[in-house]
Amino acid sequence: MYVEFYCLLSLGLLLSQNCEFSLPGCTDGGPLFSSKAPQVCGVRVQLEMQALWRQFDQLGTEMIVTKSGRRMFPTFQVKISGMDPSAEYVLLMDFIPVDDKRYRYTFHSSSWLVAGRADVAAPSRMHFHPDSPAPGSQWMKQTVSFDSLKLTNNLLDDNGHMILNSMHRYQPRFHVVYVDPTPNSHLNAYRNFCSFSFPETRFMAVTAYQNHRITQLKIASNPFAKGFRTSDPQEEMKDWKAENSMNWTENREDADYCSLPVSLPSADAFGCLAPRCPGKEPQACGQFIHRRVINAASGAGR
Amino acid sequence: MYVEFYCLLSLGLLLSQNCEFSLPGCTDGGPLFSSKAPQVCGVRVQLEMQALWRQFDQLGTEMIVTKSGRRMFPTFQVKISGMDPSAEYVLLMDFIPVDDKRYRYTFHSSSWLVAGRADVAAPSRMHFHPDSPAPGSQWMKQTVSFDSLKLTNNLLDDNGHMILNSMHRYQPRFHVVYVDPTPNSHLNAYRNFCSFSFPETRFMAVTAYQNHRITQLKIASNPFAKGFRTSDPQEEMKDWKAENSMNWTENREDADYCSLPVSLPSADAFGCLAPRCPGKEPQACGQFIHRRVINAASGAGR
DNA sequence: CACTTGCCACCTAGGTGACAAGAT
DNA sequence: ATCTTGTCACCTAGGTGGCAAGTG
Repeated sequence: MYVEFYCLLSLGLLLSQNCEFSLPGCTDGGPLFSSKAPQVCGVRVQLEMQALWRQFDQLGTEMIVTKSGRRMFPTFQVKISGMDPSAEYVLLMDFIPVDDKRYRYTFHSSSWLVAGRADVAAPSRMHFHPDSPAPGSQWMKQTVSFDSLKLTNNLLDDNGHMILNSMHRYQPRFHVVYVDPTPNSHLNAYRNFCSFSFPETRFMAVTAYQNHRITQLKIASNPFAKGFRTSDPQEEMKDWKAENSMNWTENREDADYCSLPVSLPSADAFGCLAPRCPGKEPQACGQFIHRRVINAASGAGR
Repeated sequence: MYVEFYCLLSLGLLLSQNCEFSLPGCTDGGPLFSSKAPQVCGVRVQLEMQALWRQFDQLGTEMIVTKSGRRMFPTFQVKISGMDPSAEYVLLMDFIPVDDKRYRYTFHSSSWLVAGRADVAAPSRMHFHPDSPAPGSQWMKQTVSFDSLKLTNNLLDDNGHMILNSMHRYQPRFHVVYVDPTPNSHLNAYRNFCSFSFPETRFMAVTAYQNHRITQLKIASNPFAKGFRTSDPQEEMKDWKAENSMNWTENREDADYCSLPVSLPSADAFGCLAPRCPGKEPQACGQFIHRRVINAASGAGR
């Protein structure tokens, strides 16, 4: 789907790139949320496949980047509640560097080491969910999946993929933007969105897997890698976990939902994050963002 | 993609179901078009794969309908010009019975015979192009393809597929609707759309192919049926034609475009068709069409 | 040595008509 | 006899990590 957004995401959408990731941000119902529009202030987001994400995170998640673009696994998927059912929303993602470091992997110690300062930052892009814009009722009806999002290391990519530097670490970020139909809505655009970061979705961008245990977990849990599976009892257990992780995760999350802090995302509105990055001014992403979004899944040729 | 259209297609969108198909309708620039809005009065639509459509039409096109839904082949695809690049449009299709007859195929004479009056009409549905709504610039940028459209004979279908009666003949119809942002736009909604019918896209709905030559042409030209191809020289010629039909068709159409009447669609605005159906009142499709469109490709479970 | 690229076999997911069996 | 349904082998299209070769 092609969508053009003019002035939807104006002044208020400030990108806090290159900031040390910090959590949690503003807590729900806290005083910092009082400045948010009613259409976004009650929005709750729940990460799907959270247990699988955590399995990867414990090993140190790696995501392949290729010239032509590679999907993420696990896929970033969320369940959303608390939207105004009749209000229109745009949903999007971006990726911010966790730090300004470059890493390398040492096989003999099976660990990541700092290998210097970060390379020059890759062009910052945002990935609009292809169903955007849509009313809150649609977004809340079922899981919202970013399975069409692809990662690339090609700085000149023109397929709308997310450009990342290999051997750098990133934090996915999820944004809910209320499409304010009132005139001059850009004047208080900062009120019309909220953002969410799930720490367990951090990952290292790589061109080839470094940690063999990550490879094995990918093979065990990604259906498209089934060709590489062996039939060890242990492996079959992993298969089972992966294939049942949806229900498995939901059972856990039903209990945790909105109760344990660890299962809550850090709702870092940009305006909230900014003070946490002293000495680093958040960058305004253009006065007005005139962006023609190309759905990666559609491809440029379609 | 899920889209809700409220009041977009109000009073003016009258369906002239069960009318004898007639062509041409209002010709471009004719006096009947003077009442159309400027956003739609200049719209031109060109059928893609026209040569292939005509090959099928000469044999008597058949389209399979199944309980779970079957795609059309050839796919209904068009190139559009003459839109207002910055105006928003909704594109959609529907299917009208060519007549009120039921048919049967006689294998010994290889022809279709009338087998009585039509069965009770299947529930009338419209298929919104999943990219709707989008600005004219997007629609005109490349071929618009209805490849996610599926045909079914299941009267109780809840997947949003087009419901047709088997052994009945249908004419696909294509509608361009300008999304008028002005208040009370429904009062003159009839001005904000135009419709196109390509006679060579008529077909008989069937649950199994009747005419063996249709089967052979499907096998020869549909990539998904490659498994049934033989390697006769004659067959290979058909393969070549099919695989090159895109360029082959375009070359023809470039010459014909807006010059020969046969390559022009009959631009039958509903208001124009109505007088051609004496004794059959066009049906108003609800005062306001509150329709939740489910893209067939996404499926209900997504 | 550290990292990247291109190609490959092997999957998932789903679109074909053939065909046998079922329905009326 | 006529028409429909479900299953099947065989495709297209594209997402996997392995691996050899390439780059610096």
